[in-house]
Amino acid sequence: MAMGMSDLIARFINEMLREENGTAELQRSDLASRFNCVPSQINYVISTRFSPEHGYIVESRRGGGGYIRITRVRTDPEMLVMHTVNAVGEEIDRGTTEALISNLLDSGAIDKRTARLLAAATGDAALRPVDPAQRDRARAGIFKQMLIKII
Amino acid sequence: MAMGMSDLIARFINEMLREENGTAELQRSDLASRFNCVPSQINYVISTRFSPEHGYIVESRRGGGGYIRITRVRTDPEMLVMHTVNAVGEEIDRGTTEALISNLLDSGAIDKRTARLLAAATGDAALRPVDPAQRDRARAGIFKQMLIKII
DNA sequence: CACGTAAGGTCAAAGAAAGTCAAAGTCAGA
DNA sequence: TCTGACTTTGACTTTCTTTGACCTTACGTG
Repeated sequence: MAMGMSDLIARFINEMLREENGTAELQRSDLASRFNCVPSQINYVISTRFSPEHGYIVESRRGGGGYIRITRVRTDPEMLVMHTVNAVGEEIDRGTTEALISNLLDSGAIDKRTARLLAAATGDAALRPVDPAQRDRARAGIFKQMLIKII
Repeated sequence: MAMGMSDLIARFINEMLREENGTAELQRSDLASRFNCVPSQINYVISTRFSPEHGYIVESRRGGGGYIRITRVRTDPEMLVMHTVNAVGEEIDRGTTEALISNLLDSGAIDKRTARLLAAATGDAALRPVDPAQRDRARAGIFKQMLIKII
C-alpha cells in the first residue's frame, strides 16, 4: 500500500476520529511538526479527505489557543440516494455523474461494488452505441432508474 | 514460445499476484525502469493482459506516491459472468437480457440486488431516452460493461 | 485600546506520478 | 511477399502532492 505524507496524516486523523468516536480536535502547527511538513499541508489533507462532501464538518479557530475540529457526520444513506436522484435532471454529463457516484461512495451510502456498477452503466464505454446527442439523456435515465432500485 | 518485453512484464506481474495472493501494487515508472522500457508500455501490458475482461480490477492514483493496483478476481461465479459477457453480441433485446439476468441470479453468480440493478439499467424505463432503433445496441453496451465490472 | 504574538487560511508554483494517443516497428501466416 | 495484428516508443495531458510566501483572525498585556 503506497503511502505518501498526505496519506499518513489522513490515517492519523482517522485514528483520532476512531478513538474519540467521531470527532477529532487538532492543532495545525503541532501536527505539521509531528510529520515534518509545512502547516498548509494539513489544510490540503483536510480539504481533500475530510471535506463536507466526504461527510465531515470542519470547524476551526485562529489565534492563541486555535484549533481545527473535524466531526464525522452520518447522513442517512437513503436520504442521500434520493437527494441524488432529485439532483439529476433530464440529462447529465459523465463528469457530473462520476462526481455524484463518488459522493455516494464516500458518504457510505453505497458500497464500492455498487459504485462500480453505476459507473460502468453510465460510462463512455457502455454508452458508445448511443448517439452522442442523446447520450446525456440516456445517462440520466439509466442513472436514475438504478438509483431508485438501489434503495 | 517467443517472449517479448510485454510478456516478461506480464509474467513479472503474475509473479507478484501469486506471491501476494491475488493483488499486486506497483509503480509504473519503477517497473518501467526495471525493464528498461517506457512507462506507457506498462499501460499497454495492463490493458492487454490484466483488463476487467481478463478478470482483474485495476485501480490507480496519479501524483506523488501514485500507484497502480491490480487485483485478481477469478472465481467460479465470475467465470459464469464472463461467459455471459461473451454471449452478448452487438445488440440484445429486453427479453433475452432478462433471461440472462435471471440465469445469473439462479446460478448464484450474482445476488438479487445486483440483478435488480442490471434490470434497472437495461430496462425500458431507463432506455426511454434512447432512440428505439439504437436501443438494443445500447442495452448490449450497458449490460456488458456492467457485467465486466460486477466482479 | 493598541499592539505584538500566536494561531489558522489561501493560493499559486513546482514536482511527481499516471494516462492517452498515434506513429513506427515486428512478425507470423495467407 | 503482403497484410494485419500485436508491440514498442515518445510526445503531450491530466491529476494529485508538496512547499512556501503572504493574509486574516484571535488573544492577552501594557
